[in-house]
Amino acid sequence: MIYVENDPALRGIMTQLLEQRPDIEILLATGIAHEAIDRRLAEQADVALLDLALGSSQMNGIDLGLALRSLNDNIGIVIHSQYRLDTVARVVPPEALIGWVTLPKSGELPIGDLVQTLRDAARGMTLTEPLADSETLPLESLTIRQRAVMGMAASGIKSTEIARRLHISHDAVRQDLSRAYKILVPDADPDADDLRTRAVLTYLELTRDDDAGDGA
Amino acid sequence: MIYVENDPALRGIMTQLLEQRPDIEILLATGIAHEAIDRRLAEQADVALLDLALGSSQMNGIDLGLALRSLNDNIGIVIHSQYRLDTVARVVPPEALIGWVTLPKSGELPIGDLVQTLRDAARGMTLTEPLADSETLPLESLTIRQRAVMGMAASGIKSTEIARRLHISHDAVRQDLSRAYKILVPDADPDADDLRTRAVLTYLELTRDDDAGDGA
DNA sequence: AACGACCTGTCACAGGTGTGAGGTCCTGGG
DNA sequence: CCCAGGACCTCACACCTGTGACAGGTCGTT
Repeated sequence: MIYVENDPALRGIMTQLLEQRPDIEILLATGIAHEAIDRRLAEQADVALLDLALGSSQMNGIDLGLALRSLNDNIGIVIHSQYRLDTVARVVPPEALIGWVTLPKSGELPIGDLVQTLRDAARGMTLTEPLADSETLPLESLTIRQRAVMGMAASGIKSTEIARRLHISHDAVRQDLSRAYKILVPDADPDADDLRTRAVLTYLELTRDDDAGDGA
Repeated sequence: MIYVENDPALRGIMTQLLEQRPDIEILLATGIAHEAIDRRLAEQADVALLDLALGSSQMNGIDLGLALRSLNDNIGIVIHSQYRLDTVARVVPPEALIGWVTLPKSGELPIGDLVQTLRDAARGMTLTEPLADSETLPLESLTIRQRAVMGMAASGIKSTEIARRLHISHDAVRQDLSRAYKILVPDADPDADDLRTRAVLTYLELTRDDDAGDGA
């Protein structure tokens, strides 16, 4: 197997645990994505265990998995992540999805189960369900006006000033912000969360360097 | 001890290893920063082991450490990170630095060494050297309370909730936020700027751990 | 034309926010 | 001892925010 995990502490511990298994051979354990992209390595490996989030300076686990697939049609790919995993189903072409398994990071996963998942993936099992869909990214369900207003709010402009600059009423701005908040922070606790700040953080996150699909 | 680590896999493994030590009692192991901010918990704990990068949706380990300090003057803080750690020295007020230890994440760190570091921090040892300096960042002129309050605000918690969690009055929180805004956004235009958002953005910029010394 | 679905705007209300003025409590000079 | 300076807090005031209810608009469909 090939193991790519960003966090050195987790990688070290996991490597130790996996090496104790007689049926597992670790060809490479690294935190650097491009080290794993090697034809000889990919051809020798039966399966790759890839952290999804490898840090902002390099490709993510999905891209890496696709790269490995292009070197070895039969390699199993296990994506390891603590975040939502349906992203995989959205960006991986369906015909390449065979042998893709997503594995939520959790503290309780016994090492034996992990090994079993790796074996399953190597045999071609697919655990990633094709997107139930109707799921759209929050950003895409914002209207143009809402994005304009939200964008200005995210750069630290107060509502009254946004209204002045867009030549609409203060009420209208607040109404659109309110509607944008519901979309960007649907799970907010009105007693604890500062909606504006949470929405701004989400908005900035969604509008950063990502991602597939739409043009500006 | 209190343990806050974003990555559930690492957290789970570390929790198991630490619980095997007879001299360590884990009061809380969580990935959610604000769960750790609890008066009773902070008073009972001798030391907190905090991951620096807790994810973009919540405060970082330094802010969390400061919040815990405001609940318990004597709690030891161990910041765990794979990144550069001199940020700590730059952003933590020197008088609060006693008992702050920074610990690089690496795969090889024996659990015994970690335990020893935790004990050292609980006893008040300081491993973070006060920055050689002539660097005066806005952050350094914030008081500890202001850092704690601002850190929580920057993670999207509203003032009333911050007050509740830190056991101070809503008025006091707003007063400290107001003072923090003046320091973080000295050039604000009160007619156009949303002070809270601008301060949050500035604050996050200043506390990012990949941020080199010079700004602007 | 009538319909549904969406987007946009207005209004009123409850509650949150930012700030100056002015207290208390320390701490470290003089 | 008294005093200055700072951190922290309370209060009151003016203003800003977030939201439900509701009323047009504009589409594309029936």
